[in-house]
Amino acid sequence: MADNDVEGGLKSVASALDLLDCFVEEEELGVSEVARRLGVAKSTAHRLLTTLASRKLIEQNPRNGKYRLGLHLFELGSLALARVELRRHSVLLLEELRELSGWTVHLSIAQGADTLFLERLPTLRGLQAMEEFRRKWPLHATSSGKAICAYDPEAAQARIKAGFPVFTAHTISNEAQFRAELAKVRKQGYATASEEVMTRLASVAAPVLDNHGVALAAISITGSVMDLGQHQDRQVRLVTMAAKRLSTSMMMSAAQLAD
Amino acid sequence: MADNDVEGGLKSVASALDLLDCFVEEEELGVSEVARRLGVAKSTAHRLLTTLASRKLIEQNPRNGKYRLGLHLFELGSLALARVELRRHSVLLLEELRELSGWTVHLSIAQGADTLFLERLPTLRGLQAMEEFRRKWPLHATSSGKAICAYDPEAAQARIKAGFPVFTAHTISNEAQFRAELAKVRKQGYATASEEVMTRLASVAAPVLDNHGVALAAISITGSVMDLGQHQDRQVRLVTMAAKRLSTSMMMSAAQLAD
DNA sequence: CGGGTGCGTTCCTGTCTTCGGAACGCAGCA
DNA sequence: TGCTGCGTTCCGAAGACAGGAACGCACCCG
Repeated sequence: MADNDVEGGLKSVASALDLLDCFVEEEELGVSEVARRLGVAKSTAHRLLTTLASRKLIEQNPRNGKYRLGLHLFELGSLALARVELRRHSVLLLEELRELSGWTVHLSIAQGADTLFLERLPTLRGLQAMEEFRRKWPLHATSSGKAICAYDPEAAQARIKAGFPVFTAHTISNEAQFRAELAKVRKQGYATASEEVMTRLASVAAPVLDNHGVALAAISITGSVMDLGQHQDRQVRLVTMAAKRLSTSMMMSAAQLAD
Repeated sequence: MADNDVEGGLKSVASALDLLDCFVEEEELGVSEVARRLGVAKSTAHRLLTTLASRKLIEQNPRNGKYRLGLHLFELGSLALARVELRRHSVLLLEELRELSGWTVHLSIAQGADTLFLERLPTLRGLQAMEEFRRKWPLHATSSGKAICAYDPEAAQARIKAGFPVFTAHTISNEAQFRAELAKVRKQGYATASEEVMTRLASVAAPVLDNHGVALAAISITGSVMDLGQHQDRQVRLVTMAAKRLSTSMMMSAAQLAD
């Protein structure tokens, strides 16, 4: 029931896409449940599901007749990712960072008011607790998100507008706190987060900037709070250096394109 | 122009999904080009693209007005993958296999007449040459594909029907050769491929079987042809063992579900 | 057993969505 | 300056699509 119609959009296609989004929260849904969520008749939901299933964007579980996301989405999604320029420039660099830091490495961008993790190179030390890895978190809850917001007013504004849901006792929970944190990040040149999204987890992030000084992305490393204390200086140095290298690498390729 | 209409399907939604598939082959396409490929009017293509873009399944490049796959596809695709049961049971096991074998590890399933790589744990030794990693290859060209076909007549049939495109001098190129190879795989219990999709690359694969002895997936490792000669026996043993372990793990969870 | 309730699926009919064609403004090019 | 391609917008006619009702099927519970 959101803004179901964009100017010049197709209603049935829009419904089909909204239908896909229903499966973000729920792993499996039946026809009736989907119809309820979309606010359409059961027959309509059934038609949509059938069509999506014919292209494998949705698959039907023969066990119980319910539907779930299809693997063709995985195929298309992998392509979308593989074609992101940031990723192309960063793979080796991130691998090196994992090696040196010993922590789990992330590459992330802002997507609306959220942090979207594009890449994740896990290590056992960083993996713990994060078993069910989520690709999307609110920008204010992750070190990556804070690093991006500090250098991208648009992203920061989007998060302010969307509010500040709380995950742990340490999560940023209001605008004033958020703005203060961003100022601190700008002063330091990097962002940290300790148990802000999950207890026992700590992370350090640095922004990847374009030639206007606006954040394109962030590189972060995640480990346990206990490990952070001992090696903080070194970890910060590693992350900032990696982000700087990626920044210049992106700028050089942008300059080439401009020719 | 394929089977654009499924029984009970929505035409405009089907077009939208076919539109997405246009971007499998091409990274960027303009409105006119898309219209040409779909066989629809330019205005129709524009409407479809606008609607898809409103949900970020498609993104427009502000540089040149052309369109490309959007990152929301990556989000949905990641979810689809994360929910595949096979994957859940295999992650640790695959990591161990990478450690022990020193080669790049893949988990793959059959999708129509193709091998679809669900998981890939790269190593430097296995990575070389495969820079631009493709998620989908014809079943007859990969060791994984052959391991699956040997224990899944349906997949084998799909490949026979689709024909045998050739990639190198060693690629299987006709049905007789294919059937002979599958017989050999069944006799051995594992499959190999040497320079069948790319020169210098060799791989070993073993099938993951359900309780009827039909292949659900395959586990494979990939390295250079040179390395294979020395350690073949050991590599074969590692892969077969990993696949067996995954098989029993899947069977046990299936048995639980049946209760 | 038998009625009740949920499910996924199917059919039909009226209406509102969607389609193609034509025209626009804008580049780049000769 | 005219040509040709692009992405975008507008419109009216044609027909695809939405909703509602009904079906067959499991399941549950009295």
